[in-house]
Formats: sequence, C-alpha cells, structure tokens
Amino acid sequence: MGTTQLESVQEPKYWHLKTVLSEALDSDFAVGEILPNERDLAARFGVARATLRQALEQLELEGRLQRRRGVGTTVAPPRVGVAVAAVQHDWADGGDTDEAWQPVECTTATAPASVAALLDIVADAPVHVVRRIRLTHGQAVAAELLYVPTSSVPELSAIDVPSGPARARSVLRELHRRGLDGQDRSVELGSARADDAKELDRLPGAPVLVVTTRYFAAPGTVAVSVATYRADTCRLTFGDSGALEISHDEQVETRQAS
Amino acid sequence: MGTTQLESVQEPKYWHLKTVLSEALDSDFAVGEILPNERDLAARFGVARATLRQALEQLELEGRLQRRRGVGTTVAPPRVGVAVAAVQHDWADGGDTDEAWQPVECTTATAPASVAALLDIVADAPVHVVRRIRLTHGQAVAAELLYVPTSSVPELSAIDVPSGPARARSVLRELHRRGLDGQDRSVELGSARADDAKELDRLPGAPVLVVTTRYFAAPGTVAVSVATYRADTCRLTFGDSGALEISHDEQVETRQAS
DNA sequence: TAGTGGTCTAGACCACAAA
DNA sequence: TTGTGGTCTAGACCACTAT
Repeated sequence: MGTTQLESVQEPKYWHLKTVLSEALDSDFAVGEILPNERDLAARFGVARATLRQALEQLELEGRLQRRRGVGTTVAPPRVGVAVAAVQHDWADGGDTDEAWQPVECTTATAPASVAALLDIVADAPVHVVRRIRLTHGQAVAAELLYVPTSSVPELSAIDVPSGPARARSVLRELHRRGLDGQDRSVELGSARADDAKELDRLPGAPVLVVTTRYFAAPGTVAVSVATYRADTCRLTFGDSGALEISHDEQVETRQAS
Repeated sequence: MGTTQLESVQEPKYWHLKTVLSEALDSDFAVGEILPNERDLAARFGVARATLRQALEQLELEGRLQRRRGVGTTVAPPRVGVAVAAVQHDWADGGDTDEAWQPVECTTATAPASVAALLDIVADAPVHVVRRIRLTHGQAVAAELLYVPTSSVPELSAIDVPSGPARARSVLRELHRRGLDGQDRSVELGSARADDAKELDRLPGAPVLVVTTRYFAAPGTVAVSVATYRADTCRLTFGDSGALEISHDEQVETRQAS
C-alpha cells in the first residue's frame, strides 16, 4: 500500500518497442538500409521474437518498413502520393506518365452481387470484366477490376476480339465514346485477395485501400471499378490542386527543431 | 517422387480459417450476435489460440467483426459511409445531422513540422489547434486536429476566450468569415495514437484512415486538418452524387444466387 | 546451403467488463 | 469473482531468396 508506484503506466512492450524503433529509424537509418534480422533484434531488446514482430508489423502498416521473406527488413521510402480524383478521364493507358493504368486481361462473366447492385442491373446480367494494373515509378501500386455491363457498350460484339489486353482496350475505347457525366467514390480498408496480392507483389491478406468508383453516363451507371491500392506504400490524393507533399525527412527536421 | 501431391497448396491455416469463418458469418450469424470465445473457437477448429486470433484480426480489419476486451467478439454491422468531400463547408457543427463535427478543445501551440510544411509557415510559428470529434449515429467515427495559423485569423485575440470548446467555436467562426477557395485531400493508412484511440473507443495502434486536408483561401493555405477515421467501421465517400450503398446483406444474397 | 521472414504451438499472465 | 480479449514467451518448422 505504501509502495510508490512510479513508472507503472503498463504500456505494452510492443508499443514501447515501436516508439523506440521509430525514433531509431529517424536518426540512425537511411532509406533502403537493411535492419538486423528479427532474431537478433529481439535478443537485443530482450523480448520474444513474436513481440518484436508485433512492433515491426505496426511500423510496416504505417509505411515505415518493408519486409520481404528470404531477404530482410528494409527502411521504406516515404509513401507515394497517387492521384485518384482526376477530373479528366479518357480511359486511356496514360502512356509513360505516372498515372499509367495498364490493361492486362478482359473476360465476360456475371458480376458479384455487390457490384451488380451498384450497377443497378440484375445479378446474372453479363458484364465485361477488365483487369488493369496501375504502375507508378515502374512499381505496381494498384490492381483493378472494372465491371462494364455488356449493355453499356452495345457496339462491342463479344466475338470480334478474343480475351486479352486487346479486348480490354476495345472495351475502354467504347467506354470513352460514351462520355462521362460524373462519378462516385468510396475508400475503405481491406485485405488483399490472393490474385491482387500476386499482382502487387505482396502476401495474401496484406492491407489495401479499396477504392470503389461508380461511373455515370447518360441514363445511369455505366461502369463500376474496384481498385485495391497497396496501403503500405500509397497515399491517395484527391482534390483541385496538386498532390500534397509530405516526407519523412521533413518530419525528422521538425522533431529535431522542437 | 512418385507420390501424388493432391491438395498440397499449402494455404496458411489462418487464411483458410478466415475463409471458413467468413462464410459462417454470412450464413449462420446475425449482426450483433456474439461468437464463442477465442479459446473455444480455437479448440473447435483444432488450432492454437494465436492462429485463431490471426484469422479474427483479419476479419476485424475487414470490418466483419468487432472485438472488445472483457466482453467478447460480435458480428459487426456493415460499414458506415461517411461523406468526406462535401463541397459546402461552413465550418459549423452540423447540428443534429450525421455530419456533426463537435468541437472539443482549442489550444495554441507550434505545429508539428510536417503540418508546418503544408501550411507553408516556419516551424515555430504559433497556430491554433482545434480538436474536433465527428459523430455518426451517436458514435465517434473520427478525431481531428485542425491547425489554424494565428495569422490566418488575425481578428481573434488569444486573450478574449480561454481554452475550451467556446474558443474552438471562435476560431471556426473566424475561419468561416475568411471563406474558402479550394481544398486538397489525401488518404492513407495509419495506426491510432493514444489520444485518438481514446476518443474513438479503440486500443492504441488500431488501424485508422488518416485524411489530411489543406484549406485554401485568398493568398494561400489557411488551415490544415488531420482527421483519423476508424478504419474498421468507416467507408469514406467522395464525389458528386450521394454515397455508395453497399451492404453485407446484398453480398450474401448474391453469393447464394450464384 | 545458409539465412531471412512467415506460420504455428502450448502454454502463461494481465487488463478490463459484467454479474 | 468470473470470463473475456490483449500481451508475452520460448521454442519449432516452413517458404522463400540468395549464394
């Protein structure tokens, strides 16, 4: 009862560890540098490996670290700002710019029910499913499934082009011809499905930002896109003016200044 | 060598578990229902508790489950769509609507360096820091820090109102008088700081969507807001028309239809 | 083949909420 | 007081990458 209980806040070890590591990253490591392996780090801090991993996982979630099986843990560069809102939208590849969407595949199938609801069509109506990958600085940052009801692009006969990138481009071209009256967007947290994970060079279940877009034209919804962005490396930007510019370097400078 | 290796895909146990649980949630559980406790569930599936927890964590990340210490694990309702883009912006509370931002506190301090860079001011310039909580259906879904350089609201003397909600409202009122020329926004994944976690009724480190907004008026940036939304319960919506409407129920219907 | 991160186990104790 | 989820340990083995 009379015992003084200084410093008994009971902060979890992994939380404290995360703070310590975060500060060490700011001051002692350069971007791309390799950290000691998990077993060594755990021993150095006197904790079990699982506890150390809990701290690393959080830092990876915050985009500070990058871990690759068989290789090691490296200090991640600041997140890339990827523009999402783009008023202009011509359904094109984007060429060599950093806005490049690269068509990969195109099949025809029935949409998942949730997508069908957004498209305002019956659940078993046929849709073109266009698979696209978004590249930034040569890295895949997003994988998209674009659902286009066959009724949205009536000019396109299913027979004239076989499945593949060429057919994807045909669908996009027809979509472009229809024009665009507006769009609706939502962003939420998800975990990568196996196929998305593969495209994004991540393990299944990796955290992703799921951007669902509804495209409007003429009488109704003309297409729905479900794009999954790597949450560890991406910062989605919206809005009128240019992208926000934040970097870890700036944060470091400030911390030292205070 | 000659052994047939059927079904050896080596899918991790927790991944398979997650799939099984997810399907069980769709078919056998109602929203709000309490699941068996972790020890029982682990025993039932013949795995260690840590493995079972790995599956539950993913489902919670996807907004399917809600876990509360001392209480149990319940089936989460579909994510709430919260509008973020709102063209109109009068800095008001929002009254009784579901868009309510509730001012909580207001102090004057120096901004963190990353924020100072966005505001385009020197790192040690004084700013008003307004703390607001966003409520939807009576639940706190976001906690915000709004940074307003004292130079942005010159009419406001630091002395006339003491710290507190009243002062926060004064700053917002002055901000409203300045008008707004545009805004810039970015969304990224983060983990809740201790103070945000407390406001959002989550544990520190919980996954959050960090929305950084830059407000422009007259000659430059007039304010910067950093808002953290609960990633487990929120779906951020943007855009011209109304919010997207997705529900788990619809997804269930579809799955059964296919 | 050696070294890395990823998965998994079978325990233990703690913090918290509700009865 | 009881039961829940949260933290932590000290191991083990696996999948993958590089050499």
